[in-house]
Amino acid sequence: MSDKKEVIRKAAIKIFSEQGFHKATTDRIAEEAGVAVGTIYNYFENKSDVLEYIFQTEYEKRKAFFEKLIKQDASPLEKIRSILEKHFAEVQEEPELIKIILEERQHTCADSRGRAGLRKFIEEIISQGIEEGYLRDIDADILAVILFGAIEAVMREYLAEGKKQPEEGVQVFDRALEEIMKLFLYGLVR
Amino acid sequence: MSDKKEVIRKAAIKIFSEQGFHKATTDRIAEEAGVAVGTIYNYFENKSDVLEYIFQTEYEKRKAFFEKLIKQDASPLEKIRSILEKHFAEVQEEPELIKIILEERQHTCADSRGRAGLRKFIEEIISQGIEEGYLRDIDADILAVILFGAIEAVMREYLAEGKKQPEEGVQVFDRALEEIMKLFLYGLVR
Amino acid sequence: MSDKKEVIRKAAIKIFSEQGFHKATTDRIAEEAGVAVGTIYNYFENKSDVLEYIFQTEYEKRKAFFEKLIKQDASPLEKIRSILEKHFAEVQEEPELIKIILEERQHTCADSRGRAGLRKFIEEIISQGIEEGYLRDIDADILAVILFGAIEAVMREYLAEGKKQPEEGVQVFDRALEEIMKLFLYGLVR
Amino acid sequence: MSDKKEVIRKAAIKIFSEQGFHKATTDRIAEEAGVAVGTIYNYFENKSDVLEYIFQTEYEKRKAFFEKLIKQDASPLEKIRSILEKHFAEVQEEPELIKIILEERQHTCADSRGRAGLRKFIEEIISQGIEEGYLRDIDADILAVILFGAIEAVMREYLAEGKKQPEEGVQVFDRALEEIMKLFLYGLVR
DNA sequence: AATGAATGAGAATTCATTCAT
DNA sequence: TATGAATGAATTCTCATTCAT
Repeated sequence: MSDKKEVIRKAAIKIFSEQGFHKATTDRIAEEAGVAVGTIYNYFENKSDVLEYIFQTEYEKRKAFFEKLIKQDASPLEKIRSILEKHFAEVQEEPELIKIILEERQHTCADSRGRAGLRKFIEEIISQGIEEGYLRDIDADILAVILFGAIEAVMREYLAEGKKQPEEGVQVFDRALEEIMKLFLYGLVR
Repeated sequence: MSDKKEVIRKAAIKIFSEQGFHKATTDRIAEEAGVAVGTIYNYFENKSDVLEYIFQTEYEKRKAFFEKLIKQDASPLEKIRSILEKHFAEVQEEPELIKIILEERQHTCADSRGRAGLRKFIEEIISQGIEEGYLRDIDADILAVILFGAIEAVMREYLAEGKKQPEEGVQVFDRALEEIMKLFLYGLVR
Repeated sequence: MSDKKEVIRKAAIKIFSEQGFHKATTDRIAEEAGVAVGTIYNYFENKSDVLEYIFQTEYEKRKAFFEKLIKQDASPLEKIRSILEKHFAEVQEEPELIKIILEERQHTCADSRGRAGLRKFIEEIISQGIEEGYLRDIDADILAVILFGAIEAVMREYLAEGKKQPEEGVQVFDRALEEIMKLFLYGLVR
Repeated sequence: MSDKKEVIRKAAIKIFSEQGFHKATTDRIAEEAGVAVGTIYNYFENKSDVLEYIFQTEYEKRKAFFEKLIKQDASPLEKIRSILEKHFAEVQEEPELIKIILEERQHTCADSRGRAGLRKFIEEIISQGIEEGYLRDIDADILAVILFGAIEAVMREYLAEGKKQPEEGVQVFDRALEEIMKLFLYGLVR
């Protein structure tokens, strides 16, 4: 709501991603945000609550994307491609945020809630694809898990590699996108 | 080496998985191990070192599995199936250990080293499969990332769900195994 | 600067002198200062830093005295007498502080810096005395060491003896002052 | 008595002088001595007792020197010169030992006892010198304190400086010896 | 006598949170 | 609302000492 809350959220993303949730101190976050420590507690219950809010905000954003996507008139594979592109774009735009999402999940319950929510959308896309005859009969539930895991693994890989050779980082996404799509189209065998 | 070191490792797995690395206290680990706090420090440099050792031990075990596997005379898909079975069996046998491996990686560098090592094996299996004509031309590097991510996501799902309905947990693996194999064989489309 | 910093310094002087640097606990210092332990760390880096600050403060005070003294229009022996009087007065006024200065020097580098600084002043006084023809040709450098050592030995003696018979303590200084001055005037021989 | 006790004493001198009494660990001393920690406790009550023994041994050695000296047929100034030479020689031969004697005294009561004992000898030398008419009427008691303080200051100076320029270290003693003797002979004034 | 693994009390330091201003 | 000094519970790690072998 307030401008300050957003300032603190951004500062926390920076500090959490640099130091990890536990090593990050509220003092340091306040400093980065340009406010006093006490001010954090005017907007958040406690330190965990700041993390919770970061997850929440992120998952709401993604949820909005999925809600739009699902209504679009496109084949399931095209939709999946959009999901991949969206996620890969985001980690490039906000690597610090994604680092937190990938590494600090155990400290918040907003994560499992959030991820579960997103998976529903993937499930729906697949189920629809099956109904409409585009896809063979798949366990949509499990495939959503697998796809999400693959996406996260690629993002993690980018964050790990990208530090060293920035240009290579981008390539990872191009290659990953293509490989996943081909995998879905043809499988692995000849 | 020593018996005590192993006792402490096991106790630490229990406590780390219950409380997470940071909330787990050395006092609590010592209590669980039935030794004095000081004893931990006779076998480990510090608390992080205990975690490091847990990762190391686990990755060495998996590495041994992969080394054996790679020599076996089997098709690449059979080998991949073995990898899946092995990983899914392990999370059932040692859920606490796997929970740590999945959740506490950021606190140790043994993890990225370890995972990178295992990925090499998957890459090799795939590359061989391509050379030998079993598989189409795939970016082995990326596919290893994807496969590993998928495996971990399924394990994570089991750990999250399994808590609630144990019987369902096992099903997850059966379904995941089948879906992944079918995905590799046929892709998703009809 | 702050009032609290001074309160902590004074409390630390008391506790360090009673228990020695190592046996003195930060908890005990905080208690004596009437603050929480954490407060110490708002003003000092760590326990050693408190000691450092005590030394620094003391040597700055003495330095100010020497700077004033050196400008005074008095004979070298009169200046030396002033130095003796000053030091002997101080140990009577702040025995706890001086005890620390004498006993805990090895834990801080502020001490050797501080003492070296003061010795320069004594050297200068002597060198001047020589130039102006008051004193015979003396190795000013070494004599500064000797004089400082003598002063400290007398102070140490006072602290050791004084505990037992307070009245005798004062006498020590009178006798020491007289003996040192006579030594400088006449030597030891008849 | 035993050979081991002496081995441990020597090892402790090395470790105490390198690390200081408190930072020196019994484990490290044992290692240096080539024995097990437990063995230390077969010869000493506890860690402090080792330090106590070091002081005791040293002061007994010096006492023996003084006892011999006092019987010698020499003028008081010659005897004082011998004392200086003896002390300055020792710090060159056993700098580690002397470092401990100068820096760790607060941890043992053997020191004040020991030093008090030695001072008695100096007092006696001076008193004799007065009686025999060699020296003017001096407060022997105080002068012993002063002389001892001067000696210790010079030794401390050597230990501090000597680290940097070894050759200069020796010079300190030559100059100190000469200056102290001249001081005793002539005083400071022209 | 010698050993050295085990002990556990003890201490320094941190940092989320509070609350008076 | 904003502040930031003060708090003190909590935690890691150390190391002198013991004692079963």
